[in-house]
Amino acid sequence: MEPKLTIDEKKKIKRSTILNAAIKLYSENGFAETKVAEIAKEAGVSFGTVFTYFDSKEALYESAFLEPLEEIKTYFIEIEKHFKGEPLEVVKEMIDCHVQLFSKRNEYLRIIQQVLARPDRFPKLFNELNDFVNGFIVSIHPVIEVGQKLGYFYEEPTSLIAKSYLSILNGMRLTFVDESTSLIWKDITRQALRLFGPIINEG
Amino acid sequence: MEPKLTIDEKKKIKRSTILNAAIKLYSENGFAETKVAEIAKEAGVSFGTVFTYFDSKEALYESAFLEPLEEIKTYFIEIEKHFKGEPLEVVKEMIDCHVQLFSKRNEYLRIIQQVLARPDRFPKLFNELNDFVNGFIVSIHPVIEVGQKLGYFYEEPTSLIAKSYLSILNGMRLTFVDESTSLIWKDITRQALRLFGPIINEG
DNA sequence: ATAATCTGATTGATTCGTCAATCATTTTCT
DNA sequence: AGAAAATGATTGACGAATCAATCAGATTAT
Repeated sequence: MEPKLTIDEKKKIKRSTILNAAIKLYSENGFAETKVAEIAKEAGVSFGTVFTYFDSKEALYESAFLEPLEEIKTYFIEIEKHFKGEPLEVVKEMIDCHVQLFSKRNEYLRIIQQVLARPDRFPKLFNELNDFVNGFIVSIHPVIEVGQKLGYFYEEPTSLIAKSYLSILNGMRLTFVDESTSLIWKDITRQALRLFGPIINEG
Repeated sequence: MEPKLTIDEKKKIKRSTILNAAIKLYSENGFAETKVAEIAKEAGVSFGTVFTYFDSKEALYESAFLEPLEEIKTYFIEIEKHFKGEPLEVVKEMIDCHVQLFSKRNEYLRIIQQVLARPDRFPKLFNELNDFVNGFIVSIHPVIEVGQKLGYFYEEPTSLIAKSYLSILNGMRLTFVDESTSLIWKDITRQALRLFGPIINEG
């Protein structure tokens, strides 16, 4: 009953083992205070092996940042593909999805914040985040526009609504650290929605 | 017309020169990637002098975090002493003040975020921030309560409103990085106010 | 008033430890 | 057997902290 994996598959698995260890430790300890030896230990490989899969500590950090970002991106672009219905419903569902995502990927989000906090140190990664924000604004713009015409949303520029929404998402990860398990996320969703428009009938 | 400073005064000035250099460089480069030699250079003193004013690199970081925090604290406690009037007015003025403060002390706020991102690395400093948040909640609670009775504010627990407000303040520092000069702060203030209650007549 | 002495602040070369990256060797595959 | 992957000891660079030497400015003595 062995898995029977090809060489390439095994390599991929080992690579992602190392990458996940890196995400964990980088997010906890930051770039500078994470030792490659620790990542190797966490991943269950030797020190040297890390360097057969990644060119340098720096390159490993970039991968640890960029690869999960691609995954997260899908939830922030093509909004209208993911969430159907009236603008208010779309936004409600979207927020719910994002809040859940942010509470689950808590660990990775710390890496995002490390990069946001140091644009000069990580210019390439920082630009990726800028593109991400702009992509989100473009994607949500038609939803906001229709919602405003229907009178559900405030008459603010899309970019302001979108950015303040991203701000609260980001900030909440910082402010509500320990309370990740609890039902507070429902409340957060409601507060986030208030940045878009007045809530008429609450759940 | 010489200043005629006592030794103690000179020492104080030198200490604060070093501290300000430290705040600047720690905020830009984080704890681990800031070299004490750089701080010395920035402050215009020799490497060794840094250690006559601060016990260690770590102690200097703690001072760079704690001393400005005391100053910022005053704007987040004794809310009702600083801002008078109807609850809605108090909150409006408070938000305005905080937003301005956050846009001015941009640099120092990065240090706060470094600490928030690494509770295990800086437990003592992290606890200070927790106390700060709780102090703010206590201070704003009576304002919220009265505002709710008057029908201006949403019927949410004070802690939720306060925390989501702190979240958006914090998050905005991350999301609107480069736009610090512009008039966007007025918009941000408006968005922040929406976490408290519906805005009736906009400016 | 001026020189001699004292005090303690300042300096930066040196020390010591840490860690990323390399690479010669061993192990594991086919 | 031969190639590829894994290993970890070694190396070299870097940076925090120390400390012995220097210097400036105040105090005392003549």
